[in-house]
Amino acid sequence: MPRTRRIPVPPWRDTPQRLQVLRALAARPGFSSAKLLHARMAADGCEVGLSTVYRALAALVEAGQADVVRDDNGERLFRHRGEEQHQHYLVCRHCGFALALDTDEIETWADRIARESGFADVRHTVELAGVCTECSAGPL
Amino acid sequence: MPRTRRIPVPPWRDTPQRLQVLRALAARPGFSSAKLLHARMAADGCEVGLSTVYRALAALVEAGQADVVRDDNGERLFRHRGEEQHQHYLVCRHCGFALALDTDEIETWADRIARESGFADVRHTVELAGVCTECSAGPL
DNA sequence: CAAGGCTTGGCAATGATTTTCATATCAAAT
DNA sequence: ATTTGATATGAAAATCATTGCCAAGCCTTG
Repeated sequence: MPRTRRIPVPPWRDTPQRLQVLRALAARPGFSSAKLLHARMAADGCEVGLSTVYRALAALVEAGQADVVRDDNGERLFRHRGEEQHQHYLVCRHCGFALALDTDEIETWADRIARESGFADVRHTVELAGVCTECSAGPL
Repeated sequence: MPRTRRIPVPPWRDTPQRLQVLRALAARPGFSSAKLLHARMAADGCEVGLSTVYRALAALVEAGQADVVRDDNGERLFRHRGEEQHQHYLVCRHCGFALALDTDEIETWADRIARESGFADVRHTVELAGVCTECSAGPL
């Protein structure tokens, strides 16, 4: 019983803005930057402050409803997390085509490392990038 | 999403500043931020501009003499790379302490993916980050 | 010595993210 | 319905790591 303790997540009020952010995020297939989401929402006619987008995204991440990674420029990219667990991809450096990978091995490995190291809250990032067959074949 | 890659390396002049940066980096056990290195060098009496520290670190990374990861704040942490090969680490998000990992499994896995996918020039990034035992015990 | 090129370092500029703060909104109590 | 206390919003300002700029310094070669 004493397993349930839900304090960390501060009050949460369902506001139209937060729903908008969630919808915008869910509507995107891959990872998107806050900036991009903000722009896209604006384009769709819903005016939401950039600060609010950031706050909503932070809350979503906190609540485990979104994943976040960093791109090469240190920018944060967010992705809605459905019921599927996180996934890794092999991305084409040239055209952006992404191939979903079977990552059981990696997950198991990462879990073991986390356990054996004694570190807390271990999270991992695995990124594979190459040039897909089409891009390496065709000119351009 | 433009890729960022520049840094002309051709001419490389060994300057005292660059050597200082390299020494400072090599002197640290784990990953360190540019800011920290700069401060530590200053404390050791060698005045080197922050810009120079950044440039030297970029050059070292480019030359494969240093590894770089990102902490939770998007800050870049650098680590000197000795003669050891490509290596992955479990980094403490809080103090930067890094634990070298046995990554045979990952390497094998990545190689297999590269082979099976047909992608060319596949490179990978694996980052594990958590909070080390000391930091999770201490304050915060 | 002179010219040209690589370096340096202080400072301005960037750009993402956060904070501030006055205002708006909600939920429950009155 | 009105008050009240707490939370949310957004525009602008603040932060902060990192990079760009550029005049001045240092080397190397002619």
